[in-house]
Amino acid sequence: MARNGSYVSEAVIRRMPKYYRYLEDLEKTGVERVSSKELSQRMGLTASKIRQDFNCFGGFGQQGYGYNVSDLKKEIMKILGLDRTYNVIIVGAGNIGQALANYTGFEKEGFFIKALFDINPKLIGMSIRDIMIYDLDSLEDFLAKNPIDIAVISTPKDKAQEVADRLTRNGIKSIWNFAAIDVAVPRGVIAENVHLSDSLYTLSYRIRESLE
Amino acid sequence: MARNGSYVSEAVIRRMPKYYRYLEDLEKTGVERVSSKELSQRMGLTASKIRQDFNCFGGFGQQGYGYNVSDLKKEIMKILGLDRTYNVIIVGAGNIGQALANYTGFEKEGFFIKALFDINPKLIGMSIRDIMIYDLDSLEDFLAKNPIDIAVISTPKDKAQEVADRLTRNGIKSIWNFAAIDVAVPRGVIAENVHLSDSLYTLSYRIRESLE
DNA sequence: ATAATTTTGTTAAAAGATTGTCATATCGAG
DNA sequence: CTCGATATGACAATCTTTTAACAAAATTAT
Repeated sequence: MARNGSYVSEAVIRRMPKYYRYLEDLEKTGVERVSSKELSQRMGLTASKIRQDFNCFGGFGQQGYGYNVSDLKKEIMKILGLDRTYNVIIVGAGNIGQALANYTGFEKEGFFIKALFDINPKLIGMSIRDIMIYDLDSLEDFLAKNPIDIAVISTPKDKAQEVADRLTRNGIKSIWNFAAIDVAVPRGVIAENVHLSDSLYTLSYRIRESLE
Repeated sequence: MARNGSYVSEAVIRRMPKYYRYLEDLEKTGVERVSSKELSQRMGLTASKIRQDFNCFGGFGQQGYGYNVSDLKKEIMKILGLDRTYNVIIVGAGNIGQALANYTGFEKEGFFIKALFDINPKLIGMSIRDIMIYDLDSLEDFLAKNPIDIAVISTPKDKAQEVADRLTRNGIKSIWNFAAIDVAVPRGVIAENVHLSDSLYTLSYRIRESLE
């Protein structure tokens, strides 16, 4: 996908979803074209950076015109892999697991939650938006019978690595982890660790800093 | 807090919560001392980077010995502003708002949720872990009577900026935003934007990349 | 007590990311 | 159809971040 199969830096990749967000907004408000300068003002980035970011993946713009909003959005969707669907399971049907299952927004982008798993007998057998909560014991069985692209880990911290191991042993290649550890995965498996508390502590860092 | 009031880069700041996590684990497992080399192996960073990061804030280590785990942890807690407590409110008692209110982990670090706010009549009057859900109309009144340090925004996307404006107009100086926009805040106000979907799309980017 | 080892804090070098500049292409007005 | 304005894509320069190297200090072993 990168221009010539060449390396695209982490910094650029992390900005792509942000571009997607802003382009979606522009498209929704009926804007047809946008220049890097205009985008830069809205997004708080430099125009140069924006042009260079897009050029990591190919020349989507036109001199004298700028970028066509919906074309560019489509290109970025392709880059981000949002031109297909994903089957997702959630392991851990506690606070975060339930919140994610209840949220319908990810479905709109092609991420379909197929099942939840937990060890709590009170939860097993229940369902959230018609998504069943299964006994964690049946995880292996479920994975053998259903093609799952992404597994979300939303268990307590101390169970997360064990769950990650079970998932990867049973063919899971991508993990979206919400537990407060960085889960270790074998080569060939992708793990994206979300650390909400890290974000909160960055905020409290800035509060302290502002009081100096 | 920075060594001599000098600037500490964003990259360093973002790593501090991660150090805190690992140091907490080490402390819990009874480890007394740790070297930058050992930490680097656990955390997947270079020892050099770790030493330089800590030195942005002062020399916490000792040659030939390394770092005392609990001392270093305490220093990082100070740096992150975790040596005090914060009063928090949550605006938007939907999926994410409720999940955050139900989660008891933040309290352990000194973040106390004092109230939730929503516009949904079915939610108003209810409570989560003894935290009341109030009518959003009473937000101004509540803020006038209670000293609040941090406001969480977990409303739908299209209400987030409006809520942010109301919050800052009424004295809120720090916002932890979960809505899928970057909320704009006046100078002097701190906003930390969490974009869960950005994280998910980064994962799908990598999935696509791995299939090339 | 001494020597060898460990490990920091610091400085310098290397790598990486961002910004500024400019030639060139396209657009749009007259 | 021509000219001026606009805006990209590419490259060079700058700035930032990371890595490597090393002297100095403390620890540990003998």
